[in-house]
Amino acid sequence: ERTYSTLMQGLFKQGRIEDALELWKEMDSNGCAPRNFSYNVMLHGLFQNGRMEEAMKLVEEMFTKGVSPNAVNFNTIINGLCKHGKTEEAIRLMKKMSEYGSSPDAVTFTTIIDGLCKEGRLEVAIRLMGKMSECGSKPDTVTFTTLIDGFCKEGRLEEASSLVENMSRRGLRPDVVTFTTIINWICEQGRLGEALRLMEEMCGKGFRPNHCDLEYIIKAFCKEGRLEDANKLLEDMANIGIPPNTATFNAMNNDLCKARGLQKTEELLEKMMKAGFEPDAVTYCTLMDAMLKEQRVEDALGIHNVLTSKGRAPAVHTRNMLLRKLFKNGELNVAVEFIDGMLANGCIPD
RNA sequence: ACUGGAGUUUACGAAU
Repeated sequence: ERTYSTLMQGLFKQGRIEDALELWKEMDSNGCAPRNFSYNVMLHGLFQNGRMEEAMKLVEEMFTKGVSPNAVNFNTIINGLCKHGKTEEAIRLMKKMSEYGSSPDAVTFTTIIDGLCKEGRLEVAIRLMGKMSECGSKPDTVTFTTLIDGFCKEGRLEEASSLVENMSRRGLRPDVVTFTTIINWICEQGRLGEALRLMEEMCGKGFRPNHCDLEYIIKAFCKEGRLEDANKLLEDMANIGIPPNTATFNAMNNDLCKARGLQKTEELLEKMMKAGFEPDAVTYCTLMDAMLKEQRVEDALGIHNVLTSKGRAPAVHTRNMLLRKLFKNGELNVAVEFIDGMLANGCIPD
């Protein structure tokens, strides 16, 4: 069972959902009855890959097979619901946990708090944090960081910093994600100098900056047209052992597309591939978007087709981008053809 | 062995 679970987890991570499902069937037919943790791997994988209905079916199956969900299962389901915009359902489920001998823990609460924050329901989120103690739980660094991110994204700076204070009053230390959250938000405000200073402070506390910091700061530099500074930062980061990756390239690339046109981008893309970086979904999305903006619809469609034929069909969002352009240009026949092709390739429209 | 928080691309609207 452990081997199967590990394998399925790996398959889900690579987006190979059908393969994982196959393995799940095989496991069953080999007389290996899945327990909570195997169900959890499946649930998590299905939710992560947007296969909500199948996940919910699996939950029913757990019940009919007499596998009572444990706290981790509940948390996984609650997270799945939240990530699909069903926060209210998630809250209802949390209230039911006690009927099954589990009680909500910090993970449960933080998951729902995150869902509420992402919906902009910050007051409700704060109130929920206040209720954690009733369940014998208490907020941790992750809970606070979730809220800090929520308030930052809504531009509610003072409340965000009072959360930081509240956190340290409780003896909770900020971790690298907390720092990154704040650094990103300071960048967003265009206060780049402060962001860089905070990053140094973070290093001073023994945390290593990571790509979440790097890409955001790069983006901010580019926005201000400070390309040399961006390149300098890339060098500095590489020197402390954080070499650029595909996401870093993407961040630079976006600016190139917008400010300097596609030719430079294509040069950079070539350079990147020569350096051994694989373009990813974001790379292609950026590139296709830029092509569409320059009316190079054929080229964008070409990339789409190549990716699809390689079994790496772009996400719904990217496909919608193309469709929108086709409609805008009045190319209805091409659009219809495109949709047919999508369906034939098993892509589900949203 | 399985669950929660941060980063790079994409819509729309407004203004010009």
